[in-house]
Amino acid sequence: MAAQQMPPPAESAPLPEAATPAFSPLYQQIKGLILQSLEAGEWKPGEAIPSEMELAARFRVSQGTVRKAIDELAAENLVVRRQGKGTFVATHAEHHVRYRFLKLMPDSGDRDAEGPASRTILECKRVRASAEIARGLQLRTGDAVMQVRRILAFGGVATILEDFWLPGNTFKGLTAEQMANFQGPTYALFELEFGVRMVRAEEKIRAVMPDEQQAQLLQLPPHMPLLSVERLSYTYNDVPMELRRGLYRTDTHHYRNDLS
Amino acid sequence: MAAQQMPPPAESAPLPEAATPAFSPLYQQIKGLILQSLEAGEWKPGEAIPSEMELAARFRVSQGTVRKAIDELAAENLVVRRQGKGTFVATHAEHHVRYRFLKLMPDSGDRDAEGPASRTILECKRVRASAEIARGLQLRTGDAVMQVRRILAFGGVATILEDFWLPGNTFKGLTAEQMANFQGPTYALFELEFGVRMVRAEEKIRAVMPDEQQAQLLQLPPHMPLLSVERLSYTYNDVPMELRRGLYRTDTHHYRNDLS
DNA sequence: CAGTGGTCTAGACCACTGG
DNA sequence: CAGTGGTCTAGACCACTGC
Repeated sequence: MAAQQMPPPAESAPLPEAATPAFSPLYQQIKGLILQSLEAGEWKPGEAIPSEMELAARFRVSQGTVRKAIDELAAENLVVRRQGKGTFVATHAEHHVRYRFLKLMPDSGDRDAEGPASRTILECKRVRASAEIARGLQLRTGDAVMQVRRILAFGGVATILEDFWLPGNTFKGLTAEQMANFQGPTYALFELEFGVRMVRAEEKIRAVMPDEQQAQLLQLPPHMPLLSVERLSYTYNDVPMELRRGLYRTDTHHYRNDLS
Repeated sequence: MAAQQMPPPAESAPLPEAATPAFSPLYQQIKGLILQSLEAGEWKPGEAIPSEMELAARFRVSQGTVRKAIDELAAENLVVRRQGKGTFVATHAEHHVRYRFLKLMPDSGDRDAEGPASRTILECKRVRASAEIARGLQLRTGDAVMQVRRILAFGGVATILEDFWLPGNTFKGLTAEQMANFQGPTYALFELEFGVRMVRAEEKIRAVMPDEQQAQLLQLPPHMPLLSVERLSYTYNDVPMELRRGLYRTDTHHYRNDLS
């Protein structure tokens, strides 16, 4: 088969530690191969990947094994299954899942009721990474990064002020106009224009008091505490690709989280 | 078989809406049957449920079908699989998963480093539910509820002030001593003493300023904003069983969330 | 109607646990 | 060593989609 079941790699030179037998089931290997194709861009976001039967033939394994591999990819939101149609590369561009990473909800609970967010780009410039930004993005201090500042308003009310930083090499040429004119989520723009797919993210949340400038930009009444949301977004292979710092108003909205 | 594949329930009286064919795969029915046994307490938290082969025999289906049912239960954290040993009813009592619903982390990132939380019960009394509390717990205004107030301290520093409310009928006899003396998570006490297993929860998070009393209880420096975390915890069948309102200090800790 | 993902089965074998 | 969950296969059939 294309994917071989490796025997425990009979290391002649003994490993000093972590001598895990490293047994990896076949479907995990298949998953890895599909992942490689996803990373390499063999299929673009929104496109269908080959059918389970085709993949089974390509990798010389049974359909059930391919199925289990795709099951995991679907569970990680890397692909989306649609019965009768096929399996599709996940994208942030779909109507259905816009705001995939935004957990702020209106207190009414109905995000659609408040209409689409209006975005105001305040700033989009190329700067040198501070030590802190560089650490988050796994760059070196002083490396070029794109820095963006914007305000999101819901129902005409400024609700979120956010800054984010992107690796300068990958996002060379990003402009404020581009972001302002683009219809759809910013992460969809990243997919289309820069080939970067955000796959997962980690958020650290705190309660903070805004400084004067921040309060002014959000047109806040004085002394209103805000939610500080620091998000690190990753593309494939756990490579960090965006650091975002948001300030959320929570007098009319709340951050919603489901635990299980 | 014990579990039958139902034909579309040829309703003679036509349903006005939602005329879904209601096709439910066999493994979903098996899952439902296992769920019933879990609810009924046929197996207690921490105990092993019957092996896949036994369940397959009991329900007259193949092992693969039982397997898929258990897969979903495991994905929902209702059971835990352990290779070579069996499948076990999930519990909040295990060392490994204590703090299952607590997303507050020390900024160091290592929750174990700060040692166990110390709990101080300030209050535990039987009261009548306010309209708001009653709505959350799906009771009637004025119904009896247990109300608890406590402080959690990490490394000697008071970090969380929380109030929670429990249905008075189910939690009759809960005392402050009981909670103070119990070793382990409060949710484990609920399992052992009241037979209530919290299965999932929803949290709404805001940034707030504490009032004077709250600030005093947490020994806070003045004007420090706090995270307000309102949690509704559910037992089986989406029955709400606890409403909790926490105030978290976020100068040394942060609320951590993983998105995908 | 053909093609897709979704379900179900039966059987073989593997990896892990504990006595 | 027996018993458990975990993997893999091959084949049949079902439900959904679009032409």
